[in-house]
Amino acid sequence: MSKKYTITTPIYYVNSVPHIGTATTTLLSDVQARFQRLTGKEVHFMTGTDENAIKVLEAAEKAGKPTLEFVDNIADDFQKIWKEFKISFDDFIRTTEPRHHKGVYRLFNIIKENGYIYQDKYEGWYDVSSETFYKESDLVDGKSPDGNEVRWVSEENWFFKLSAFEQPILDHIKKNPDFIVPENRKNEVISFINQGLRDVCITRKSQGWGIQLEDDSAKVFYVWFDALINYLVSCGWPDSADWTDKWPAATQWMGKDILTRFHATMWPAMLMAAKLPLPKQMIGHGWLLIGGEKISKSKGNVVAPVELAKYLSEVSGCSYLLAIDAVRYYMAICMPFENDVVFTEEDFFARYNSDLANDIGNVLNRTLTMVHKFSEGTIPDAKIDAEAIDYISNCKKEYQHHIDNSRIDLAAKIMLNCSRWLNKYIDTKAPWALAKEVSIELNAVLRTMVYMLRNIEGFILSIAPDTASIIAKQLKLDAIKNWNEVGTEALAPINHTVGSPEPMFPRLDLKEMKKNLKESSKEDKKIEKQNKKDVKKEDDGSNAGLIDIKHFAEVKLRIGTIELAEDLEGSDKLLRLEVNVGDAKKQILAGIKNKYNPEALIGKQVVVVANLKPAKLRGHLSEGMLLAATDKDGSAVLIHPAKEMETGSEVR
RNA sequence: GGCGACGUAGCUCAGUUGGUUAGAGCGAACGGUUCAUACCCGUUAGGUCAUCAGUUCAAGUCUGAUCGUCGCUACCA
Repeated sequence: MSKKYTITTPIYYVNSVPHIGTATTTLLSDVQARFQRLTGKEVHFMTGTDENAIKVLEAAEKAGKPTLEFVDNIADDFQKIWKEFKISFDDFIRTTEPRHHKGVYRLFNIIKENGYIYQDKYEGWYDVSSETFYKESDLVDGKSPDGNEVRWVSEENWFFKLSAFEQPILDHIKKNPDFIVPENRKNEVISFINQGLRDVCITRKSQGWGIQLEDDSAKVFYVWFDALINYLVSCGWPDSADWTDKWPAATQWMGKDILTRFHATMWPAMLMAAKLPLPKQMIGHGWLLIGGEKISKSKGNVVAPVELAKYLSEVSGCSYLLAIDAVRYYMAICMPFENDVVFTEEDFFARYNSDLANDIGNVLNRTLTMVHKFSEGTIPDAKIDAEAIDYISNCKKEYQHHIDNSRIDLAAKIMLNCSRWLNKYIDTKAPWALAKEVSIELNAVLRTMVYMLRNIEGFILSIAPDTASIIAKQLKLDAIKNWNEVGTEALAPINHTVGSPEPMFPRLDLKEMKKNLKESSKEDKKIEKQNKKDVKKEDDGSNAGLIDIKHFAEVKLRIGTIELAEDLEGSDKLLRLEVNVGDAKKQILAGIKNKYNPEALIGKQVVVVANLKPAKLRGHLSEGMLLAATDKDGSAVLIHPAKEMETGSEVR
C-alpha cells in the first residue's frame, strides 16, 4: 500500500454550527486536499466533531433534547454544511464513536505503560450548581463563567507527564524547521514551552458525559486529551493494518488559537510518550476577523459561509453552486497566514465583482464570443503563443510550490494573475483589429486565449470546483482531471467547436447595495453614534486622563480594622489579612510582606476598597484591597486614618 | 506586572538578511479601446511607514522609550 497524503482539520465543538472561522480552516485544507488528489496522490482528508465536552450537556439541555440526539443532529448538520460547501473529506470522525473510544483507551494504556501517566490529587474550582470543573483561567472575577459560586475541590485523578517533554519537543522543533508554521507562531510555541510545561490532569469526575475510564466509570477523560487522539483514530490506528500509510499526517490545519497549548505541545508529547511519529507539519493560521458593516441579514458575529453564498446568489443572480465557489475563492485568496485578516461583507462583494465577475468571468465571456465571431466557433489550427506557454509553465511550478507550502492565498493569486495576463494579452493583440484583414496571427491569438482559459480552469479547480467545470462546459471540453494536463497544448484542441458564453458571475450593483445597506444599518449607526457621544461627553480630549466624579463615587472606600494578619503559606510577598469593614469581615491578601510584620498590623486601621470584585491569588480568595502609597523602592506604604475611627466609616 | 504580536495609501494587505525615487489589489480621477458582464487596457493622484529619541554612510526594517489595539500569563490589590 502506498503512502497516503493525510490532511486534517481540527474536530469542531458541537455547540454551534460552522461559522466563518471553522469554515476558513476547513476550506483551506480542502483546497490542499483537492490539489494533492489532482496531482495523483492518494489523500486521506479528515474532519469531524468533538462531542465529549461537558458544555454539550448544557447545550443539549437548552435545546430541550436528549444529549445523544442533540450531538447526532449537530454532527449531521456539520456534514451537510461541509458537503454544501464542497468539502471533500474522506473521513468524518466523531468522538462519540466506538472506534474513537477504543483509540483513546489504547493510547492511554500505552502512555501509562511507558511510565508517563501517574495518579495524583487534582485541585480546581468546582461549580456546584452546574457540576463543572473550571480551570483557573476559566474563572471570571472569581466566579464560574456563568456567574455561579465556585469552591475549591481536590480529588484523585490521572496526570500526564507533560513536563517530561519540554526538551524533546523543543529539539524536534529545532530539527524540523517546517514542523510549525508560520514562523511567528513557531516562536510563540517555543517561548511558551520555555516558560516550562506543567503536567496535565487528563481525567475528571464524570458528570454523565464523556469517555469513561475503562476501570473507573466515575471518571471521564479530559476532553482535549481525548479529542487529539481522533487524528490517529481516523488514520485507522491502532488496529487497522494500514494505519502507517496514513499516519503521520502531512499537514494538520488549525487556527492559531489551538496551536500553542494543545497541538504544538500536548499533542506531540502524547505521541512521543506513545512512541508514535509526529505529524510532518502543523499550520496555525490567523483569523478571519469580522469587521465593518453587514449587508446580509446575518446576525451577530457569526457569518455562516453557506448563508453568505445564499445571499450572494439572491442579489447577484449567480447560481448557488457558483456562489459557494465565490465564498470559497474569497476565503482562499484572503487566507490569513501570519496575521489576522479583516473580513467585511462589503469587501467580499467588491471582490466578487472585481475578481470573479469583471476579470475571470468576463474574460471567459469575451474569449468565447471572439471564437464565435472570428473563427466560426471553432478553435483554429494554429500555434499557441510561446509567451503563454512559458508563462503558464512558470505559474504551474509556483502554484504547486505554494499549495505544498500551504499558502493557498498565493496559489489563488497566481490563478488571478493568469486571468489578468490574458486580459492584457487580448488588449495588446486586439483580435478585432486583426479580424479586419486576413491574418494568421489572429488564429494563434484565439487558440492562445482558449489555452489560457483552460489553464485558469486548472488553477481554479481546487479552489472553486464548479467554476472550473463551468469553464470546461462552456468550452464544451472535458474537464481537467489531472495536474499533468495543465500547461499542455492538448487543452485547446484544434478544430473543436466551443459552446456559447453565459455569464457565470453576474455583476453586482454595489452602489444600489450600499443604499440598501445604509437603510438597514441606520439603527446600528444610531446606537453607535450614541455610544460615541457618551464616550465623548466623558472624555472630550481636553480632559484627557480625567474621570467624572460619578466614576469615583462607584468606588466604596471604608475604614477597616485589621483583626488578623498572618503569612500566606507558599507566598513570599502576600500577607493574609482579615479586615473588619463594619458590616462584614473580609479576607484580603496584600503584597506587603516585605515591609510589614503581621503581628504589628493587628488592630491597625486602614482604608479598604470594599466593593472590589473578589479575585483569587495564590489559590486564596481576596475580597478587597488596602490603599497604600508606593514608596521610592516600589514597596507599599499603608495609609491609616489620622485618628481612631469607627470601623466601617465611609471614606470620601 | 511579565512575555509576545500588531500599528505602512480612503479600504484590505505585501514589504526577504537595513541599501536608490516605500509596493499590490480594490476604490477615485483622467485617457484609450469595443470582442466582452458599463467590461478590459493604460496613466495619474494619494503615505511624516503610530510618536519620539538613538545606532549607522544608509532605518518601514535594528535598539530604547511613549501612545494605541490585541493575545497569553502572573504572588496585581
